[in-house]
Amino acid sequence: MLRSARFLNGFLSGTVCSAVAFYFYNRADFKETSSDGQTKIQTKETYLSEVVTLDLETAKQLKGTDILKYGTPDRGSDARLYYNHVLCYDQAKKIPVWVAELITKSDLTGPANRQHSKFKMDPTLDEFFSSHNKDFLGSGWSRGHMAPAGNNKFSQQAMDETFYLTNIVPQDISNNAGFWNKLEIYVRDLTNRFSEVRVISGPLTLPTVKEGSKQFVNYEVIGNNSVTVPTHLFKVVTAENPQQPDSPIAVGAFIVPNQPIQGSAQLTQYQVKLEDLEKTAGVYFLPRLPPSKRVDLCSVDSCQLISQEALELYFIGRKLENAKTVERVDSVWKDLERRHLIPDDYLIDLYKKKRESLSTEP
DNA sequence: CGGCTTTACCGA
DNA sequence: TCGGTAAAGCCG
Repeated sequence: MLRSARFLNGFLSGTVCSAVAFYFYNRADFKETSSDGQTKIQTKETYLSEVVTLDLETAKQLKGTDILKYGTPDRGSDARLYYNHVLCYDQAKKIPVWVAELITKSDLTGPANRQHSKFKMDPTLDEFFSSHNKDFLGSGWSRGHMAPAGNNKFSQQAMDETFYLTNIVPQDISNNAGFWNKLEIYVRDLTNRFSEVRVISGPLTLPTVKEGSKQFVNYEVIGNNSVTVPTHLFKVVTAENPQQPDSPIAVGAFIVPNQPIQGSAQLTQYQVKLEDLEKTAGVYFLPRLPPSKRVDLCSVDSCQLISQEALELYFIGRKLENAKTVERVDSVWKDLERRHLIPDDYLIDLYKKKRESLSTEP
């Protein structure tokens, strides 16, 4: 449904007010299931009914003047829809607020190839508020996907859309290729044990500088468009098997510093309580999922990232597959030996076959 | 898988 | 000759 409904962008932005009321209503709804008292619920519902009826027309009549004569100040759509992701974009910071995906196993295989994709401005975003490729080039920061290209192997169009700069944040390149890459691989691997995996990813600018008891937010901006360099990145992961009735929803929240991270680091080091992330991000990430239905992801699954050695062996496998000369194959293999990596039988076989085909073919 | 840099090429 | 794009090559 969402995947072919890009035209709904305009529709959504036109109904933001009712969407807000809708979320309020649902939050009040499951407060009921928590330990909150009845009085508080009534108060919230009373407040809600006022919010719902106070539309712009009513407000205009009460006030007698048209405050918003020249339009409602526009900070952009709450949800921009693409073939395989949904995002909220921050027109001030020039990076997304959050990017949501649903990943199933079938998404992870197919003909799409990132070599055919290019980073470019989102054609559905006003260029006035967009980051540009020039802002990143030479800045020292890489262009990091929030919705990863690798989650869209099933469709070149879906993959191409993840290269829109609305989905990109300035990211430390070592973090991007290393720890963050491992996290993305782990999330993909969840589809082997859960039929539906949902991920919400995004940037944070957290207070880092302290003088005495005072806290300050301090972050770099790059390029002519002053694109925000986030201090941290977050992921909220939900994993479930909805075909099993009444099965719990596994939920994990993680905050990762936007800097190089040691190869031996564990994912659980960066796990946080979802509520803590929500408070600092200013976002309810799962407003329709009652806390009573949640279980800790890292309690029902391993949250074990692949090892640094396994990751580097994987890189070497990809390089061997892409090699176009015998010299390149030998160079890659020599690098493996120099780093004392232990190839498995598959990799050894790949090396032999690749070397043979390249030395006889041309 | 995640990226960047270099080279080749082309039209103004 | 410059600036932009595409393809190839490289690295973690």
